[in-house]
Amino acid sequence: MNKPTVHDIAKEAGVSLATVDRVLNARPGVRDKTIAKVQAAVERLGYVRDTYAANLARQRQYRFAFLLPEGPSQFSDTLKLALQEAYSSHVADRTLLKIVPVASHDPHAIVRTLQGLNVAQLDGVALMVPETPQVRDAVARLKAAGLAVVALVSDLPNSQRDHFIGINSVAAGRTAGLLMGRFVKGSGEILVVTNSMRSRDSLERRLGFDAVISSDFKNLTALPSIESYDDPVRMDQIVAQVVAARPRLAGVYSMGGGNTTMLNALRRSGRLDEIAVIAHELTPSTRQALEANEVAAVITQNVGHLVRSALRVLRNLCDQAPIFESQERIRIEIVVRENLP
Amino acid sequence: MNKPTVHDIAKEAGVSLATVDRVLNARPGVRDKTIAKVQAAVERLGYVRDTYAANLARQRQYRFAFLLPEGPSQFSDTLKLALQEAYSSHVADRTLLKIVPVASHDPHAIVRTLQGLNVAQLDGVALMVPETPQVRDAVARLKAAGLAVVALVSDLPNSQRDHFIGINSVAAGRTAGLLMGRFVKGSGEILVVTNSMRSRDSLERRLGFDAVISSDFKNLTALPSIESYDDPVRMDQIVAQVVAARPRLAGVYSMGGGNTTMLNALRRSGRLDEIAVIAHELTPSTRQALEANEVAAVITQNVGHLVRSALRVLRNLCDQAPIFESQERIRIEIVVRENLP
DNA sequence: GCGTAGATGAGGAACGTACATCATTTCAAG
DNA sequence: CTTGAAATGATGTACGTTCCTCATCTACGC
Repeated sequence: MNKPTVHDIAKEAGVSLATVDRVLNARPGVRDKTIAKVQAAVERLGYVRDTYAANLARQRQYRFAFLLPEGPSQFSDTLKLALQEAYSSHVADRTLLKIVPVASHDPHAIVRTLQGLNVAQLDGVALMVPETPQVRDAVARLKAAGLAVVALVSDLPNSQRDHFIGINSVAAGRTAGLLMGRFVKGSGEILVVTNSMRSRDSLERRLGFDAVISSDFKNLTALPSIESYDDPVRMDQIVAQVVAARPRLAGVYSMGGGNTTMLNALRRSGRLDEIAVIAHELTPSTRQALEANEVAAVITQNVGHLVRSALRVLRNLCDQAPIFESQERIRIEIVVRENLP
Repeated sequence: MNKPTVHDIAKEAGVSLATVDRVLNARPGVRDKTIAKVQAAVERLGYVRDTYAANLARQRQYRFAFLLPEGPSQFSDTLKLALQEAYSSHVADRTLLKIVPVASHDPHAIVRTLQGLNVAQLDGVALMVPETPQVRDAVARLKAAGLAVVALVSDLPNSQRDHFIGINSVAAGRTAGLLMGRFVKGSGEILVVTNSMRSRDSLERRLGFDAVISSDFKNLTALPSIESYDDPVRMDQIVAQVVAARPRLAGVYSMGGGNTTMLNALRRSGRLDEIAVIAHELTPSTRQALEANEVAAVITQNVGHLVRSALRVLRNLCDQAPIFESQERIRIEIVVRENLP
């Protein structure tokens, strides 16, 4: 048998096509009893709406905005690239994408950008911004305007966002901790660096990292986090100082960006071969360092999956269609020299 | 501007809709000059055919068969599950799936099953079978019948298959080797077990594993591969014997199935905590062993991606549409206790 | 029994594409 | 200049769905 159509449903339920349509699209003017009849027919025949025919008929256009951190960052560059690629493939059929750069370090700028969005011309928004009370309010405003809102990479758990597309930062930190413990032979100290501990991601990664190190690897001591505040000069100094001052340094865990600078400082120290480095996000510089055996492992998320998942979820949210969680779960990927994609 | 349609192309090229249609669908009866005119218009307007409208119009049905190993195997069970899931999601729209179990250890049975396929009722086939000359011939026959053929999990490189969906076994073995080298402290011996070294996968994994161990980890000695021939009793004996006979055993690399039995034997030995175990494929038993800290790492491929990729590639092959390599590349995933999905 | 509002039916146009049919034009060979 | 085949145009129907209009039916209160 072929797949049932709305016509089959009409016949099966003993009603007209128009009524089936009214029920399926939740339009008013149908008695409860009739609704039930139609739904029963849908159940019996196992009808599933042909989304593509439907979108064709209703001339559906999905209009999405992606708010991504502006400025030079290898991670957001790869993200944008993946977005372009998804856009040019059929993955983004009937979809209009707008990439909005946002000064993510400045909470006021974020809110200004969010408020500057023309909600009337949008169906959904993906946000990669740190969570602040103002951002939460802005998300509430987007939701009130009827938009689908997803948090990308970095969650906004206390906002009204519909969905989070990204990895669990605590688990990512725990993974880094486990690998660090397994990689370092003997005992020693671990330097932990990041841009800023004010970001939820860094906090959670640190939390997970420490939990595993302190419970499973008592031979290791994780030093207090040092922040670079996105300043390459500062990052360079931190790393150089710590390496010089701590002969027992056995590992470096880099929770945020600035890996190029961090690695250069380590290279200069001449101790790179005795220090296990674990970093986040696969970018040109971490990739190169993996290939050169300078970085032991990179914890990353597949940006291709990330953007495709964001697009699928946004579309399903707009259609009020169910979301296949198992397909949308972004994995915490471990990349070493030999499984570089 | 909205996306251009065939009508726009007709107008732009100064020809009729019928001619555009003839060109786009490579139907005969169009002069080369006219073909060029139409193609130029397509280029200029950036026209891309709306696959869904096209499939709707032509009542396209994709009919695929998946030949998967029969019999009790945790891996093919999860594969079947993923296939069911993909089928019930919109991923498999307009697709009819048939799962054909095949006695994969018996080359003659494989060929019989392959020849038993009704090629007239199929548009594509995904094969998870070991490569033999007879299989190569059977693939040639499928191709001659005009079917799309993809190899799944295990490649058939010397056959006429259109595509391989799976991971590079040599790289997977190298990854296992690198992790083993990083995980084992000090020196020692590594037991390598598999079902059968006659399978290409095992051979290649071993190749990659040895290459990394011998070049980067001279402190380790990888023992000759031992085969279980899919026999749990034999597997149990192998592991028990080796563990008892070799006090310097520091790791076990399990390249194939039978992990439940292998792990039980190791548990009985009481030496599990001093032996680093690396296995392939995330299944209920390897997952449980990861959680219990008995297995250090599992090298796996995401079966969800695997089947979705197979479906996409088969469909694109049928439509003669280009394949997005970056989306279809299956990653070699490393799973440890902390990044279990 | 009437009026009315609400429920339902009947039918059609549209979305972008495929494909069939038949009519018309083009162009080169005779 | 005719002939005929090849090339092209014009037009219509179909796919499954949405959405619109208009007509009819039903049930209810009066």
